[in-house]
Amino acid sequence: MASKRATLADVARLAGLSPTAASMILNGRPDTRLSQDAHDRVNAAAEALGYRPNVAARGLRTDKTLTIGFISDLVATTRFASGLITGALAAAEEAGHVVLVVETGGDPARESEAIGAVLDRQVDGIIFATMRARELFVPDIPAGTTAVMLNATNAKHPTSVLPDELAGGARAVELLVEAGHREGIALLGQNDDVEKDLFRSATVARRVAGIRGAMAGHGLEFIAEESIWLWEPEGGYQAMRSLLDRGVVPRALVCMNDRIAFGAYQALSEAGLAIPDDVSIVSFDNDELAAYLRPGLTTVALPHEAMGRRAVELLLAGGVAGETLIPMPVVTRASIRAAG
Amino acid sequence: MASKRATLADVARLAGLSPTAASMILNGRPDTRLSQDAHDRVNAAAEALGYRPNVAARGLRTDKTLTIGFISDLVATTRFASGLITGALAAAEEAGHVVLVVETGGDPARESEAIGAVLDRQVDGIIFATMRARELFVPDIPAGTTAVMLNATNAKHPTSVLPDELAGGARAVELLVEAGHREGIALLGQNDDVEKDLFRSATVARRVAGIRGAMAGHGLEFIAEESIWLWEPEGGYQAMRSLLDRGVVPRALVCMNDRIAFGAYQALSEAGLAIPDDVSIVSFDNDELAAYLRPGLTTVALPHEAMGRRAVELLLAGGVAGETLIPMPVVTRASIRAAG
DNA sequence: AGGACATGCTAAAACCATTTAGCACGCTGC
DNA sequence: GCAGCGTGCTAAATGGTTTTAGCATGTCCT
Repeated sequence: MASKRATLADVARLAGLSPTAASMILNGRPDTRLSQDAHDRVNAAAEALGYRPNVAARGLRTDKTLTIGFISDLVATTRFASGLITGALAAAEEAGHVVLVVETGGDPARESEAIGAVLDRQVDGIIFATMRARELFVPDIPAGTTAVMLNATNAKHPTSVLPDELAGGARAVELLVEAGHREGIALLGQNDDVEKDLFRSATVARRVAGIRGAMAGHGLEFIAEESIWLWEPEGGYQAMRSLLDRGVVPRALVCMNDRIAFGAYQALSEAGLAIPDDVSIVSFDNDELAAYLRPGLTTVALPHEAMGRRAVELLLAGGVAGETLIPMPVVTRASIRAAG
Repeated sequence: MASKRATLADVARLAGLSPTAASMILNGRPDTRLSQDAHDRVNAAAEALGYRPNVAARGLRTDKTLTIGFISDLVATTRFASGLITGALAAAEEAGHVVLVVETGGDPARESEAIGAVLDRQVDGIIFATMRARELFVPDIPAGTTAVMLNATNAKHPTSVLPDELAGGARAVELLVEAGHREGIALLGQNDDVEKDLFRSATVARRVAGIRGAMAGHGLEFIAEESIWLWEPEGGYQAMRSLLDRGVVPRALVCMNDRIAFGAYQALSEAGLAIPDDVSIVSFDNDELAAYLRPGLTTVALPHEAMGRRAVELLLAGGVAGETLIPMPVVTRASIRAAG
């Protein structure tokens, strides 16, 4: 099969025309004056030979390769944020592009190396993605190469795509309020006093601001706030236990992420408290976990896939300075008691 | 910054030599007779200009691009098997290669398209990966392009990398036996009678064979076997409930995957049964979940990352016909009661 | 009749690196 | 004095495409 790829010259020969003509016709050059007959012959020849242009050769000439570089710290690795890749791949495919994925583990040396590697391959642009939204250091890249920051920000490269955490944070509180909760609401994971020295991702601050803004807007106050060092189930479990041990039994919980919520589920279950009858829970991220819990966890989703898509759209549009905020959809399951 | 990339010609000019000489020196051609002085001058010039070869141009001449195509159905998408990508990326990077990732969603038309797209970019070889191990249909690819099947098999492309499910299945049973379990062992997820019409991934059969082989080897029999339609937590929960409702209380559980085990945890917890004191659980996959459960789930891991690595190693070695089986490591946590 | 212009096409350069073939020079050996 | 050979290097072709510049013809206008 296909012993040798057909080249443009082959097509031209078969059509009885010059490679110049064949190239112009196949690329649909607008202002050309080639006859309809020539068009037909070239198209037929290309079809017959199964001709596909050699991207490397074309890229050499045009500096366009229909290829995007996707450089990330741990996105593919951690499976958590892999939706970013998924979205980027899908959008790229729709635009006829292909994606070169490089994972650096966050190591600056490998980051430089990665940029070199994708630049060597003449990519049309680079997306820098991080697993957790943050300011990302980016080595110099040649002027003229457009870059977009995905789930990240960088002073030199102003085009960035982020989740709309401010609105998302507020939305979580609204969900509780709409279900009739006005008292006994606790916050798990965040406590400004304790957290101010901790490094959290850049967007956590916005999430918190959204939450506090909505609480204040409704004239509500948290009955308790528990800080959690590692936002993992174990931490959520301990925090919930500690709350219960101190005798505070909330009627509703805002958890900073789904894994914390999972831990809370476990502690609540041990204490014989039912979700959502005794306590409602709302959370963030829409981790895989959220669907597995019983009852299903209602959560404000990190729109990873939409973000990935948007990043390549912006990249192909040449980059639009400024932050693009992607809405965080709420995924309604069964962890919030019915209104009333 | 870097207004224009330096070309080989620039390096040669600065070194006062011909491009030919510069090329030979930079590529470390063995049999050349260029002087030490020439070597030094070229290397210095390349360094000074920050020269990096243009991969497209080189590929045009040599047909080698240091790029690997990774075509998968849902690997990046589902985050479950994303370790396959991670491993492949890491191994590729170590070998100085870069990976073009394309996701097809399992759609044959997009699969063909994807192959075309990566071939257009002159990849050195293609890895076909599937999320769940299975026989994969692969459109024709030109002879001479090496292909390796990752977590998949294909008659035309005999090089494949698979988890060693037979040994892994047996190992799970051994874990229980080593902890002193000989009676009251139930199997959750698989029941040959019911399952024989269901389509499961190609490797499930081996996992089951491993399990049954080890049971028989120790002269043991399952106290019960529950088939589960969808291997998700909900299914595991239902199956465990059904067992309990029928009055069978196992002392140990072999679950076909971690999500089923998660469901079993929930049902057991509701029934007031403690893990591992009342019932031990062993499972498969080492899903993210397994670490989050309380107590932590002991599981026989799907070695996705190692498989991904191995696939690119085989690819770069030119493909080695036959199946390469990657051992499934056991991840010991706390769901099996201590021996005695 | 002859210049201007439109029409339909092509030759050749350019992109950048690799590779084949071979040139020029100096030395050895006879 | 010269054939033969080793040494150190280079000219030019090659790979596949795009693009610039321009060549023939034929038509129209005055």
